[in-house]
Amino acid sequence: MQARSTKLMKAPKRKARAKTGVRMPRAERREQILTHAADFFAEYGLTGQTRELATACGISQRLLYRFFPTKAALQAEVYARTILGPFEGAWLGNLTDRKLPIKQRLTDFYGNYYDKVLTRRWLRLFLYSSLAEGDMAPNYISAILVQLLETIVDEACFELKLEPPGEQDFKRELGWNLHGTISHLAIRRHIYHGPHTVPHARMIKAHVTSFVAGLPVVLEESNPPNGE
Amino acid sequence: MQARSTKLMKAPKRKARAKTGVRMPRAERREQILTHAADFFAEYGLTGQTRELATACGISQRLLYRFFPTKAALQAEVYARTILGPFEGAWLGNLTDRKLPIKQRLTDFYGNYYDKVLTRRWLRLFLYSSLAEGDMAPNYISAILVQLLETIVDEACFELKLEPPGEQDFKRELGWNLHGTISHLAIRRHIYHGPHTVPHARMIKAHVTSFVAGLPVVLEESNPPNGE
DNA sequence: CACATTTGTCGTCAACTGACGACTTATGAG
DNA sequence: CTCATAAGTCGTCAGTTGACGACAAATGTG
Repeated sequence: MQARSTKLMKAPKRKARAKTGVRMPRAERREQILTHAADFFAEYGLTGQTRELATACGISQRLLYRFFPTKAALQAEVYARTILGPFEGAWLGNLTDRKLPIKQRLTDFYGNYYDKVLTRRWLRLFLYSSLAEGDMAPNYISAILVQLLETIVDEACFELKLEPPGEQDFKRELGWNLHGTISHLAIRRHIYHGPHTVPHARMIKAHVTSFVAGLPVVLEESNPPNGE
Repeated sequence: MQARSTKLMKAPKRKARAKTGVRMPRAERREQILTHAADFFAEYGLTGQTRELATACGISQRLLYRFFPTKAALQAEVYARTILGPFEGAWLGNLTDRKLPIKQRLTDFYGNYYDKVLTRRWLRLFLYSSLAEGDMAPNYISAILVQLLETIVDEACFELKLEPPGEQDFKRELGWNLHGTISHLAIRRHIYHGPHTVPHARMIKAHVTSFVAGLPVVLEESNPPNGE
């Protein structure tokens, strides 16, 4: 089909070039690519093709390689921004502000976490990455999460006048009760495309309530009267 | 590079054939392929290559196409068996056996569910499929899940002498509290490769306890004294 | 033993895909 | 206006990948 044979043809004919769409300063274009790439790979997975990504960006495929040496390098930067980025900053925020009731602190925190972190883009990218490899930078994430989980349990125990579990691992697992439920709420919405009839804010509140109400019972049950 | 030109060459030379490994009856070979394919696609995703799958099976790539017309057809059957299969049968089992305390019923059920359904293979395949498309057969799954969730909440309410929520959607969401936490426990283990220091049986018990203890409080809070 | 049937492999094609050399065009400083 | 430079595209290569025609070897029936 293609005349790619002879190789002698000088081909003096010039094909009409695409009219160089919009010309952009380097930094801005780079930014635009990264933004589109985040959405693109989140939707189609890390195996999504560079040609399709370029089309989504409205540029030629070649131009991608003017900014990133390889596809993997581009994905690494997307990951760093989209996944790692939102985790930084003062996440624990007012979670430790003991002037506020724990239920309100948790509801506020997870309302924010759900909106800012557990987005479609974040979740899908995170899952695609987690599935593809053992890790990409899970240490960083898990370090922050461990901190979060312990804080949650400690703060809840403080308000409830309970002794937090001595076992670190078990304490974290208790935190996962709430964190897992809310993460799964987002997974159902963004990955499984489940119905979303009940507003998530209402369910976050309900899950926080259940967590705080269940904690004393779980602690008592797992920590029999006859001290260890 | 390749001599794909002349097309006249009769090529009378024969290369030594692979010694036809093990010869197997059709049905058995088919079974073997499906088994390996489930693990293979679960590990490497639906974009895993047929050549590598064939190698994993210890057969030639061509042989796959003696049993399945296309890669997609093979994957569809893998999905039907691995994902849909475990959901069939009397799953609700003794969940409705009111002679047993609800906590024991839930602990038994989810202990079994975690071991039989939430396996590495099942979870990874399910996630890869869910991410790849809006659905593959989610209706079937969600129909069963809805049934399960309602049963859980109804049974828990019965034992606690509480009125189940009138809103169907909200009732299901309450069931997701427990179901989501346990699903997420498996996701952490099989997808995120988180540490698994606390035995899952212990955590399932704790989560069931938390759920049952939290339910009355959630119901009361969401259903203000002043009737609707 | 002969041979039809079934099980299995080789080799190849066409489309796909990451990467990149060669080239074109817009922009702005002098 | 001129030209260096940066922004952008075309075309192509080499390796990959789903699919399949042609052929080979094991099996068992008469």
